[in-house]
Amino acid sequence: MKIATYNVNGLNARLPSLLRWLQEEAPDVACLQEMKMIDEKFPSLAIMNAGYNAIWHGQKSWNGVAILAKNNLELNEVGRGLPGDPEDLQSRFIEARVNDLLVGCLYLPNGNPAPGPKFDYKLAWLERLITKAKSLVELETPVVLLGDYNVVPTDLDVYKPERLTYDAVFLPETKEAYRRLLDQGWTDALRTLNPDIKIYTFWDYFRNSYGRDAGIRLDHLLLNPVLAKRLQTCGVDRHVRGWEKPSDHAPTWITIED
DNA sequence: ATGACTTACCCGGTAAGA
Repeated sequence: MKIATYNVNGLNARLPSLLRWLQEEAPDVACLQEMKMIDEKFPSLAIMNAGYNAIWHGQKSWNGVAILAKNNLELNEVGRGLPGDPEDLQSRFIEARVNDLLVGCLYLPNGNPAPGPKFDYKLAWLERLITKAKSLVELETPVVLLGDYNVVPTDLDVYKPERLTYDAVFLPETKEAYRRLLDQGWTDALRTLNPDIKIYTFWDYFRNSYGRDAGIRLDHLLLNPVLAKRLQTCGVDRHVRGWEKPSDHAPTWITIED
């Protein structure tokens, strides 16, 4: 089974690329972030015609997450919205059961500029995620928490670490909170299978970043111990970043033993 | 540290992304 995450940066603008990618790479499960559209605008017909069922949690202009699963799989929503703050109306989390697999799709706040209220919101959101994740990590059910974490975990995850010194994705508080999340027992799939190499999932639109391979790793798939035992392979569909009108993120995926 | 692109909004300048 192939499980992917893809920050589309606007699903309206990205629908042709998404459909092409689904056709060519055929993930069994695809989690989307930054759809930037209200629920009523979700292209459910095109997704269905591509062979996928879907659940989605949209919002006007910003954010928005969805879980797609091939139509031979059972897809049932478990919940939407991250618990812990009833005032938080941003659409950044959706959770589903795909057959026996529990899937949490997330779009963590970027947090820039830091310091400031946006960074405070990011750190608070991370703490809420840590609380949520604690209830999932030790389940006997396989669980994957995946999406755009807006966290660059280490120097190995950025083309030039000094360029991120003041960036919310790389500040010590951000990395420390992410480390506490991993320490619950989650496996960072891409880093575990590739302990020593630079891997990027995002290339800025500015300054020909993709052409220079000036990337960073922001999109992660975290597996609980039950699922980590079944991890087989992983990859980043970097070539998708080179298509016409690309998202600034590339699809990132794992395969697991059935 | 910012913003050389890109998107969405409401209709061309602003806000947001990372």
